Amino acid sequence: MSPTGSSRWCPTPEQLMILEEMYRGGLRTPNATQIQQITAHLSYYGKIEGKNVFYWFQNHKARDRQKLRRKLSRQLMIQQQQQQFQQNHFLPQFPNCTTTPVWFLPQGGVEDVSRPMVSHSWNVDYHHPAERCEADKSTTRTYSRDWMMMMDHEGPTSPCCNRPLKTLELFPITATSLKDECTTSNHIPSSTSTN
Amino acid sequence: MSPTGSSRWCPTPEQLMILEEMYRGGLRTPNATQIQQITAHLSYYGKIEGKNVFYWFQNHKARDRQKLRRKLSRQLMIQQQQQQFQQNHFLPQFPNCTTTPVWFLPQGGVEDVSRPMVSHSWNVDYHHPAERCEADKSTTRTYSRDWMMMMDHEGPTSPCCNRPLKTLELFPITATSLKDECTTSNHIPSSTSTN
DNA sequence: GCAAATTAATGATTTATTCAAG
DNA sequence: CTTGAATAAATCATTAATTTGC
Repeated sequence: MSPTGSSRWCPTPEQLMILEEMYRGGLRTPNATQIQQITAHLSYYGKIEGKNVFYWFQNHKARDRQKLRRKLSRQLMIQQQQQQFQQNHFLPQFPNCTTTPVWFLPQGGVEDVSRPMVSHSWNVDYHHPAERCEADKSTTRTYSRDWMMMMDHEGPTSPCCNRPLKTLELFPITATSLKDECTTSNHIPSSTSTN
Repeated sequence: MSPTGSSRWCPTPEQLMILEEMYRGGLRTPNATQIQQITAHLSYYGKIEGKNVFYWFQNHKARDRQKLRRKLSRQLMIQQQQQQFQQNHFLPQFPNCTTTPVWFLPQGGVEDVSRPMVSHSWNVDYHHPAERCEADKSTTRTYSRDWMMMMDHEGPTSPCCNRPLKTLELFPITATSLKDECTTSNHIPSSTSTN
């Protein structure tokens, strides 16, 4: 809407290059600190926010996986077709095979390409998926405890609603029952109270 | 690990009550501003962060849907069984019905319970899913442009690493190819270049 | 009664899917 | 068609209920 800033982030070539380099280097899910640092660094090359970095890694990882999946499934298709061809070629007598095999794409397991750690000195200590199994065995998942919150809920140049977010005096909350469980009870009048 | 603070947020009864009231009132996906306000208000009753509010609504909504889905599917099962019974009762002669109907759970469409807006004065202008179709037709989804970023990447009492997050001087980025697409090229030697 | 063991709820993350801008 | 943005679904992990043997 605002003519000066486009509605979504458009990465500059340098930013993209750096992001891709870091991705190639093995970074997949940067934590908030890393995101901040990356954002700070990339902001030198153009306007950028933390959420852009966050989303970029999310999307890049997802689409990488998806690309891989697609390739693998295509491969599988070809393989299956060849098998089927051979089957039809060798056993052409049994018409009861369904002829429409369901193509199960490999759901998980295509995670890490395992490029063995390119030597760029982005040395914030992120853990590789491989080495994530050792170290502190008790807290396996502490590496991403952190989290994020950010906002730009309107254009940056909206001078209205400039009050400093005081704790409003509302919340009447005249609830009478603390634990009422029948939140969804007005929808299913079925008398089968097996639950 | 740290005995003083448990690793995850444990809502106090008041906090829970307020959250549930707001949920019952129709709030499903608060934006960042709302989350901040809610957090500010709820922090009066105990320790809480924005991400807790965010997660609470996410989870509550999802599990509500899931509960509904489960109820509906059970209902459907019973219904289908009755139908099947009737079919078997009235047409007991045709053995070619498959006898194993696939139970399609209703994937989407069970979104909003459409309680018609309870009158509690939490009047931050959030849009209902119903009225989300009108207003500014061009930007249908602007109502949640905002986003979040927050962090607590270690315990609050860790005095080490207290540097103020300067932009480090690393990022050598000796990338030679800007667009190299062959990130995943070493996996699929298949020769069918249909894409 | 009361801990250890199991199970159910639910807070927190990650992954998949969808929408829309360019 | 690519990809940034956003949401929904699935999953992981921890805390509370509860069961169970004593």
